[in-house]
Amino acid sequence: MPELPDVEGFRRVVSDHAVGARVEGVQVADEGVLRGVSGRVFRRRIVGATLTEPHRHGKWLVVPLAGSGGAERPTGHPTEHRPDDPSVVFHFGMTGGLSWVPAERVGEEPPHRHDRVVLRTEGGELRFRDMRKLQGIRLAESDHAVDVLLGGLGPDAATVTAAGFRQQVRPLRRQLKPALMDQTVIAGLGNLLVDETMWRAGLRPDRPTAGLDDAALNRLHARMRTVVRHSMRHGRVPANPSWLTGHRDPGQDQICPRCGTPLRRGRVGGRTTVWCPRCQPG
DNA sequence: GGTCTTGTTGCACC
DNA sequence: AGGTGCAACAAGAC
Repeated sequence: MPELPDVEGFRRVVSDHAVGARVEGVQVADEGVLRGVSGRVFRRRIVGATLTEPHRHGKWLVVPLAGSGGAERPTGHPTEHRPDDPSVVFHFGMTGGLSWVPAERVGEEPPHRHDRVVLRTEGGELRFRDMRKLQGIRLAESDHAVDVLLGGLGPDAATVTAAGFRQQVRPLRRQLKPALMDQTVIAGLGNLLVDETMWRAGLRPDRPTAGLDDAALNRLHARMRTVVRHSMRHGRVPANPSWLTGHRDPGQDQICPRCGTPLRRGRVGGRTTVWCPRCQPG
C-alpha cells in the first residue's frame, strides 16, 4: 500500500495518539525489519525515551525521540527533542503499516502474525506491521544522521512548488513515469499516484520528459498536487469512481471513467502501468 | 507449479 | 554521467 498518502496517515496515527508518550517497552518479534541496528540496541535506545512530533518526507516517517536510553535523569524525563537525540525512522515498503491500539483495547486485539515491532506506552501500543519485509525501521542517532539518511530524496510531492518541480524534471532525459517514480526526483510518488497523475494530465507514461515545456510541466505539477492532496486527506489513494484508481485492476471494469475507452495495461519502467489510449495520446 | 504485486537497492550494461 | 533492466529482498493471492 504505502505511498505518500498512506505514510501521511501513519504520521497522523503517531501525531494524534503517541506524541508525548514515554516508551515503556519494546517488543521486537522479528528482528528482520530492523535495519542497521540490533534489537538489543534498538530497545536500549528507545525504552525510556519520549516520542515527539513526527514528520514525513516522501514515503519516510521520522519520529524524533526526547531523551534516550536507560538512564534516569535528575531532571526527570525530557520531552523536548534535541539535535543530538536519536529518531526512529520508518519506511513501509509495499506492505508496512503503523497502528495505534489504546491500552484498554490491547487485550482484545491480539498480536497479528505480521506485527514485527511494538512500542508500548502507558496509553497504548504503536504496532508496526509488515507482511513482506522489504524495508523496515532504522534508528538515526542524531538529526544529522536523519539528514544523511534522507539527503538524497527530492522535494516532497505534497509541498514542492511548480518552479521546484520544473527544476527537478526538466533536465531529465528519460521516460516520464520512471522519472516521477524516482524518489531522488520527487519524493513520495508511487505507482498508483503516478498513473493517476499522468492520466489527469493527459500524458502517456512512456513518453519522454524531453519536450515538456514550462506550461506542460506546470500542468503536470498542478495535477500531481491535486492527486496528492486529495489522497492525503483520505490517508490513501482513493478507489473513487471518478479516479483511474477505481477502474484499473482486473475485477474492476478497466474502462476510462472520463471517456469510456478500454484502459491499456502494460509495463513501463518495470512497473505495471495503466493508461487511457484516448485521453493520453502520444 | 507459475505469475503477479501500491517499494527500494545494487549491479551490469549502454 | 545519466539511464535502463534485472535480481534480490519476502510473503501472499490467484
